[in-house]
Amino acid sequence: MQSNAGRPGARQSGRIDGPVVDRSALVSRAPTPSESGPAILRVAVAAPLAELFDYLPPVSPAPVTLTPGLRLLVPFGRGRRVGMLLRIASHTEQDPARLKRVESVLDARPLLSPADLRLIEWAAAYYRQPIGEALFTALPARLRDPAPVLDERIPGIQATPAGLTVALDALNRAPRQRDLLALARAAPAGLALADLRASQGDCAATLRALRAKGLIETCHLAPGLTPSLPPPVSALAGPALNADQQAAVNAILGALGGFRAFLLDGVTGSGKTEVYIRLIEAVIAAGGQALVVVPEIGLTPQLRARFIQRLPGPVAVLHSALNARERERNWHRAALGEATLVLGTRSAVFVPLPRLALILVDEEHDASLKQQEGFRYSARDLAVRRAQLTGCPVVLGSATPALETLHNARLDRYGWLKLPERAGLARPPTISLLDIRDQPLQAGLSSVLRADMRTELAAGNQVLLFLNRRGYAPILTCHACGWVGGCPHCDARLTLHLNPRKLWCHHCGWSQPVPSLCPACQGSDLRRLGQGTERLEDNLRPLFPEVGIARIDRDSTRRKGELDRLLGAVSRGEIQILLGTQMLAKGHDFPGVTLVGILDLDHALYASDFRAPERTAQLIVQVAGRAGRAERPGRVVLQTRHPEHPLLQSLLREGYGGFATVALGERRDAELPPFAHLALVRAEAPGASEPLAFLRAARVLAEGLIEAADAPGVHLLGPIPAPMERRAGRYRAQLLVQCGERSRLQRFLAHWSPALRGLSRTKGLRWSLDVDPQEML
DNA sequence: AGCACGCCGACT
DNA sequence: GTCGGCGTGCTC
Repeated sequence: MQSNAGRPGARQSGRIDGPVVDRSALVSRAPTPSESGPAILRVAVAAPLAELFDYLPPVSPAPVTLTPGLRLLVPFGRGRRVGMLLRIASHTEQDPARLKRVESVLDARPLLSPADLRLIEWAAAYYRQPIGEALFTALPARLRDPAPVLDERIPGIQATPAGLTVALDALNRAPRQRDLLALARAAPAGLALADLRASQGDCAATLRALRAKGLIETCHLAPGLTPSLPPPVSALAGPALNADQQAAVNAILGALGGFRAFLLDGVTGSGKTEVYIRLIEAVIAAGGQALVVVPEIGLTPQLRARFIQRLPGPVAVLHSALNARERERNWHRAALGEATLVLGTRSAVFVPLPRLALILVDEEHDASLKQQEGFRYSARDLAVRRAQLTGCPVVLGSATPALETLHNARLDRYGWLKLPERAGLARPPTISLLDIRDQPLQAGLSSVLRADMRTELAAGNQVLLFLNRRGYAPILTCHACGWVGGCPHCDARLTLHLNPRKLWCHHCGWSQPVPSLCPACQGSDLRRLGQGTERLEDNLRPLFPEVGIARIDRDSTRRKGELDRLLGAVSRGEIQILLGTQMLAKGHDFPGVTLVGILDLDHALYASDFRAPERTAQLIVQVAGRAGRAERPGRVVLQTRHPEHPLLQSLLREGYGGFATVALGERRDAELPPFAHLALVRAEAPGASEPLAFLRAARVLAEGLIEAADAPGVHLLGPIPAPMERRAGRYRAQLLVQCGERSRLQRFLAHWSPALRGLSRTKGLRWSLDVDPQEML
């Protein structure tokens, strides 16, 4: 057999790359008890396979005790793969003669603790994901290859003997050098450079000067030994907490040391972040670690800045924009107990934390906490599960909690901590409906809204206009023959964009030049119907010629730094009218804005997804929350042709809580989450009939299994074509599974999902199973 | 997922 | 006559 039959994608790094042992030698060589004992190593292999694979221990004496959580290099098929040791057993179900031997142990110590493994195994089972895939999506990507972990030594500085004895006063002319030397002297084991940078800012020049004088030297710190630094020099004193904030802090601190879930239900501006900071301070002071999960790190720059500014310990940030090395470095700092705070997106929920004492999930309602492909887990739900397994509190924070979370709070499963007041004296924005039926519109604005805008602008205030539609016009049509620009690959219209000028499909990314004549009849009267943000901006300029206008959407902020530039111009008051899509609803505050106009959400009121009303209400409240900070109250005007719509009425009269009551009532009647639990099988193929045929077979399979799985009450709905049947050239369909009881649904899925894998598939057909789906598209 | 083995069309 | 299509099955 050829000896270097490594898998092509696997990097062959010298240290671990031995020749593949001849297979016949492996098979013929019976393990003797003295060299391997009875031990069978049960290994999760980095492949989409649900089962564990059994191996014999490596021939050479293992450099470490074989412990679950170690990565192993194992012969697999005719190549070799990275796997993770999960269990050590004394028996195997396999023919013992077929067992192969582990080639090598890749790590000096387990990368994941038994508790970490338990969470990942639980998640793999719950979301029906092969264990190997789940494990290796939880690890930094580089560790999927047989690469050794990065050098764990931490670069730092240390005072030299001269530095320890010199009189500090001698440096009074160089106060920064003096202060840094004092810090170094206080830490005889050394200071990590990363911590120094985080707490003192950029001090490279000062360190160079100290090193030139022979007072400090560089060194390496062993993990686990870096002392925490005093609070940063720039630390701001925290503002005093109001009574609600204090009560929330007290309730959560009182729960430390055991599992309890809390909903921190705080309107925008009520000071949730300050509550988070106080909690983390307390956890760090007690020697623990805190984990904060956020939807998208790019949207929470303020949160991150405030954490780093206020909290002493090293903060490890984890998100997709980091390069692989930084990511792994931060992951190790968390895993080794170095970082006292981890702030990250979805996958951070799996990061090992030996002293984990508190988990926070900010914007817990946000759909991006649920991974939408591959391993479709909910970081929020796993955070709760992890807190349960760890025995620590978890706090779900939002101004617009998910209905599932509110339901849990109402049932008293979660502690419900309310922060109804805005910090300071600011009042919440008032929302009013503006009936635009039969109203003449200019630039999509009714005369009432235009007058309101003029009043605010004249008073020196800023105005925000929200229009959730990018581009110039959503439809280009021929007035003569009725041709409409459609996407050749999707069941969708092409959106007209003028900058850059093209017809663009927002669903698959396809684009084409804008025709000057009708492609169907060669007519010249092509008309642009409807209004997107580009057109709104164009139409506003003549209406408000003296006024600075900025558009914020994915197109206008594509260039790096452009978003920050626009936001800077807004905060400096150079912009008076700010318009854009839902990018405006997330993360950024506009204290100078006193009027928010919501131009057209009517289409969302009648969307097919059962979560559309919830998402719409959240969007409205989140947009409203951007306005009217400080002493100037904000006002929200919502233009609509459906002023009587129950969603709008309940939101208007009783706020988000009132809306939630109505919406939960509807969910109960319709037997939808949180009153029932769902799983969705999606299938897609180049032809329209194949996905439906596959799902019909899946349904037949399911009907036969419901009894075998002892899962009465599991209902199947469909298959039906997806709401947009054709997308990116593929036809899509779905089959919904519904059950009133989560454990029954799970029992059913445990039988069904392995059986689904055995169904025959036509060529080009892809399918996936989504447990607790968020989007029904 | 890879990567083999295995049985039917157009080619050096 | 072969090279090669992707259907099917296996990986301890």
